[in-house]
Amino acid sequence: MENNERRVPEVVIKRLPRYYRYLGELLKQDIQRISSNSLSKLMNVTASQIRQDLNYFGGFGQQGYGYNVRSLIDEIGNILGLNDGDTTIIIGAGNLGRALANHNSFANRGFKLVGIFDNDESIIGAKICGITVMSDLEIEGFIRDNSVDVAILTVPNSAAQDMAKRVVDGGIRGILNFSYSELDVPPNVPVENVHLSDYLMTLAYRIKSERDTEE
Amino acid sequence: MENNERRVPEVVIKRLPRYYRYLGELLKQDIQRISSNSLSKLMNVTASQIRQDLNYFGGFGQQGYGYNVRSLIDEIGNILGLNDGDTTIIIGAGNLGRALANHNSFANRGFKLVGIFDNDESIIGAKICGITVMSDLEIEGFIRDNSVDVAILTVPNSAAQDMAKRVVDGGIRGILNFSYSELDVPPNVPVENVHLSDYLMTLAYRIKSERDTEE
DNA sequence: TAGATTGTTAATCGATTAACAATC
DNA sequence: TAGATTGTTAATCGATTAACAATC
Repeated sequence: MENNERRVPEVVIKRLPRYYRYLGELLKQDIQRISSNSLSKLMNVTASQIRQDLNYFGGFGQQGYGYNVRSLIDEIGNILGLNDGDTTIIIGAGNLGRALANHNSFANRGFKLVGIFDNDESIIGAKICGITVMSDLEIEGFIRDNSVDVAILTVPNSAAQDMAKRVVDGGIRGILNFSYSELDVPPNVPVENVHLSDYLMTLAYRIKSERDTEE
Repeated sequence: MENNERRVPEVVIKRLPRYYRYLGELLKQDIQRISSNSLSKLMNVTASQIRQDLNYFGGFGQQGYGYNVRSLIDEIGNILGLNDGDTTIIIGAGNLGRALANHNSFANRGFKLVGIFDNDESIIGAKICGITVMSDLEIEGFIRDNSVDVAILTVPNSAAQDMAKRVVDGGIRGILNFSYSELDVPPNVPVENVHLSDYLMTLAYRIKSERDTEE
């Protein structure tokens, strides 16, 4: 019952990783099937939304039974492209870059870290997570030679836009941007921004709101 | 023209940090006033949306003139609560915790880091960013004694829920959660989740979509 | 078969955009 | 004053929820 007509809204895509996460938990607990209703209670959303979301991609359930957890998780993984074997490089081997290199959940999602780069002579050559830090001068060539898919940018803001241009020139497919700046790149290169301070700011707002209602 | 009646939608709150960011850039370039129209072009949103968003909080502009950048940025800062002097602690002095401690944009947003905690004896006592790492056993007491507002959780998933409970018991106001798990806390304690692997997953989807349209 | 639960259509709700009178 | 641009109402669009026939 595949339906390729409807365009999938952005909000739906953003919810997929969360489904993936919860289904993974269920699998860990050896739960083999689940109805949209039980899952909705677990995740604190409506059952309707779950069914609607999944039906953008196909009918994965079975009437009277529900969804098979194992096969649903696989389907979502496929939809997200977790089995495409995407490769990543980290640019900027500072604290954050190092933390991300050691972040195992990246590998758990089917991404393969294949390179780490920095422009600091004192860091180049060091090993992080078994990968030797390379000079940033090699980036474009490395991306080209290895068909690298994702560049994770953890460089200072001042360097971010320039670096974005360079990885695009090298032929990168997507960018995960941790810098404060928003990047100007061609429309066919998706950028996912992780503005850490933004989260803290919305949290501050919500704390303030709670304080206000307290009174 | 303040309007306290309308409830502010979540999406609007989430956009405020972005406005704050762009207005900061304008200020750096010594631009003193801006119309919703120019700002909309800069930010790639509609002028209507900007005006609607701002009007949830009051009329900050002036007909025929536009908005004063300096005062608008201050207003948004106030709305978000950046001037409340919120204090933060980081729990988990691993790679990520250390990276965040050194992340200057936190301080730039009016947050004050007042403590770092870990349960690893070999780390306790070390200095990070001029702050001595304390034992996790002291957390509850420290939060209480210092009226700490925000706990930044960078602990392993297995420890996250337990730690969330403990900081809540200590009287924390909000949590910035970097662990994979979603936390179960009382409804008056806001939690902002930063699920790093989720961003990579939606990026994978978008890369895949680009590949598909390429063919 | 009877009960459960999906896939899907229709109804509702909320957010975005358009339009324009108010006004600086 | 005339031109520009806001604040705000109304129109549109899209996302969420409700409902239920299809079916396992």
